[in-house]
Amino acid sequence: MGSTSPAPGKRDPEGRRRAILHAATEIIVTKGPAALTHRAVASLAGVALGSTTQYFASIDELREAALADLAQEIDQSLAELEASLEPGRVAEILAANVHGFLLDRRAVHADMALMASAMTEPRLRELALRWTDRLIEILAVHLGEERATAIALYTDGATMHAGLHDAPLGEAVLRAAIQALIDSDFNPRSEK
Amino acid sequence: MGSTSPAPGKRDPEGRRRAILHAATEIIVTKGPAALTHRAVASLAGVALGSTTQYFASIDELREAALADLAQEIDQSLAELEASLEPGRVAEILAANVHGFLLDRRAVHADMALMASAMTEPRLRELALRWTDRLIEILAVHLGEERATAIALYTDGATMHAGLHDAPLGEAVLRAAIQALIDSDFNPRSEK
Amino acid sequence: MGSTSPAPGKRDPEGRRRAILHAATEIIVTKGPAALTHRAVASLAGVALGSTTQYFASIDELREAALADLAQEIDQSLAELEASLEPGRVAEILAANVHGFLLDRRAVHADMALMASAMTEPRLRELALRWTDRLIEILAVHLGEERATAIALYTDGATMHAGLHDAPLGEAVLRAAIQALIDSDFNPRSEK
Amino acid sequence: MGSTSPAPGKRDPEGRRRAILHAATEIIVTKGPAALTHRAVASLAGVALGSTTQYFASIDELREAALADLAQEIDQSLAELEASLEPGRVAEILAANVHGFLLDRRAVHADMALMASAMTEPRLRELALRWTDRLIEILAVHLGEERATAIALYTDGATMHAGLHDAPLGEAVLRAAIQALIDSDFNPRSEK
DNA sequence: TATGAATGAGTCTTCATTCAT
DNA sequence: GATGAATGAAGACTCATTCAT
Repeated sequence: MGSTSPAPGKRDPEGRRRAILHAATEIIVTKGPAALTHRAVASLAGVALGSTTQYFASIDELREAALADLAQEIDQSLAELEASLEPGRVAEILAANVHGFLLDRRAVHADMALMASAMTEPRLRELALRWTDRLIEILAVHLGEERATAIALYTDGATMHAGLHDAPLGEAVLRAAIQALIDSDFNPRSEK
Repeated sequence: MGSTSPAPGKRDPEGRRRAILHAATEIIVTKGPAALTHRAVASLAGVALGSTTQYFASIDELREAALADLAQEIDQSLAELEASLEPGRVAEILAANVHGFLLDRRAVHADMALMASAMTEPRLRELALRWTDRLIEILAVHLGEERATAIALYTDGATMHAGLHDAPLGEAVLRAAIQALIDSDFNPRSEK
Repeated sequence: MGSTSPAPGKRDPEGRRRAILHAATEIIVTKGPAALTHRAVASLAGVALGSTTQYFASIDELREAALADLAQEIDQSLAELEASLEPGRVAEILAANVHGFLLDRRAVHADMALMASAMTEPRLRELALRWTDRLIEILAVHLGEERATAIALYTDGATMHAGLHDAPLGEAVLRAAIQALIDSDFNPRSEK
Repeated sequence: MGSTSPAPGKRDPEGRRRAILHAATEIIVTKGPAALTHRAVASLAGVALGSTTQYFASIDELREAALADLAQEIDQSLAELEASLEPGRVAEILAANVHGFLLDRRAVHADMALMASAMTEPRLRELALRWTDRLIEILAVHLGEERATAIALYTDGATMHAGLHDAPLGEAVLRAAIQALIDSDFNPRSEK
């Protein structure tokens, strides 16, 4: 094909920028946000040390850009979920989707990195909350705000769980919990 | 009183150790694990810079010890929860308890710091999972493994949520979700 | 008009060179010789980064050229002074002239930048001394070498003074001092 | 004597601080304020690179401290001048003193470095003006403010001259100029 | 044991300079 | 010639760690 990179690592600003950004996300996902250094990025991206600061004014900006990139990846999965959701089969479809997400180590780690970063860096909060908020938004259409929120939190917990354990939760278990939250009663009149 | 520090800052190895450890947990909780430096700890603890390495061979060891300390704090709240749990009122009591936990910024941040650290440092995983695993253990007695797990994950999610938002979830909402998970059916024979 | 730039920024080597040089002098005068960087010059001159090295082999050469340019500006004021000097009214005319010079922040800063640079860079000495030497030359015609030198040094001091204070010396004060130096006796026969 | 440096370059905080400061002043005086780098200072002082930041929080602080140190050296010469001044022989004594000062390359360069630094760094102005202001103060006692100022400016100019030329002005020339300024009339009633 | 001075590796960042397009 | 991407050498600064006192 003709549109290959002009020369291996040479003269391709946009490609270079992507390479640096990609290297940054890789490091964040595999080694955590704290391991992000100019040297590590430059080395992994195969560019000169100075190039990292040429494309991103500071290491903070690079980290932020990388996290935003990861957030966008999550946005895409959510968009797919949104498209696939059918009125009567929400629990089933959502469980399958979440299960798939939990099996994707990269996605899980990206999500965790986002939360960990947001914990100490207020500016990143918005980014970290997007995933949860977007899911709530999508589910709220079918289930109402409160059930959507409950499910989103459960999902976040399952993500953490998957990130810390070797094997994530099974799909059946996910479905049962999600179904229960869908069936929940958030406005109990009496003690019943 | 007998349990006063022998002399302010002098000749009390155990007290010194505790002071250092306490300073370390404070820093981790308020500024995040990345902000933990010998200097910061020594300064906050009011001890000499050299003392920190005297009691903890390396900064990693100190961080680990501090996180273990935080994990133990969580263990205590869990022990209290365990003691207060009554067979028929699990949702109610648990919701009240979790709500109290979520209002405790220190506790929430400690939990998040633990998870964030465990994400990149395998050695800390065990520590981070203790909170979830212990809660599951306590609830399993009353609700069975699967419901207990579902609730624990939901609770973890709520903790993250509380850490990233300004105000945590309300108690009523927590109770409704927990109740729903208690009522859930994890062994659906058929499509029902 | 015929002397307009051929095309804004395009195809006008000499205009480009001038733009770069002018930007360099501006930076030196307003921010000091240390603030002179390729990037700053290119940005201020509105040319590409590479152009600065195209016209001036190195940053040192550019700085030197810029300082030479500033020296030339001073030469011009001196030429005007020379033309305006009248035999009997040297003190009066010189004081007025110097006072005008001291009020010109750009001129004062240019002079100071020249001196500061010459202090550490031997190659620039000649440039820095030109101002003083030329003034001496001009005055010597009317007052003799020694009085001319004394007045030039006083004038240099007044320039420094103006550069470091907010308001320069008043014209009357300048005239009195200059007059005194004109009246001075550099060859006292005896103790008198 | 017993109070020699404890060990060559080891364990002597105050000595180390002095060594670093001294190295800094040497560099400023011989190579100019711009040549002051941590590496240069550490190397010249014979200490580790990190030591320079241990004693001076930043390079700016170090530069400022060094310039203050140089200013103090000047203060001392001025104190000596003040003590030696006799009512009837001001020109003579001052000329001898200034001549001695101009022969001291270190002192001259220190003064010039101070002025050069103050040019771009407002915080250092006060420091740079001290020399001039103090001299004016000392002379004003004997000669009044205006004559004192005129002489101080002349002296500053002579200092610059000495810094840029190889040989400073002769003592006789200095005396004649100073005497003329002492004899000057700053309040001419008429054209006379 | 307690202290904090000392060290140097490693981090971010800036810039002069080179050179492919 | 013009452009700006690319490079790597410093520079400032931080900090874990060592060790003399």
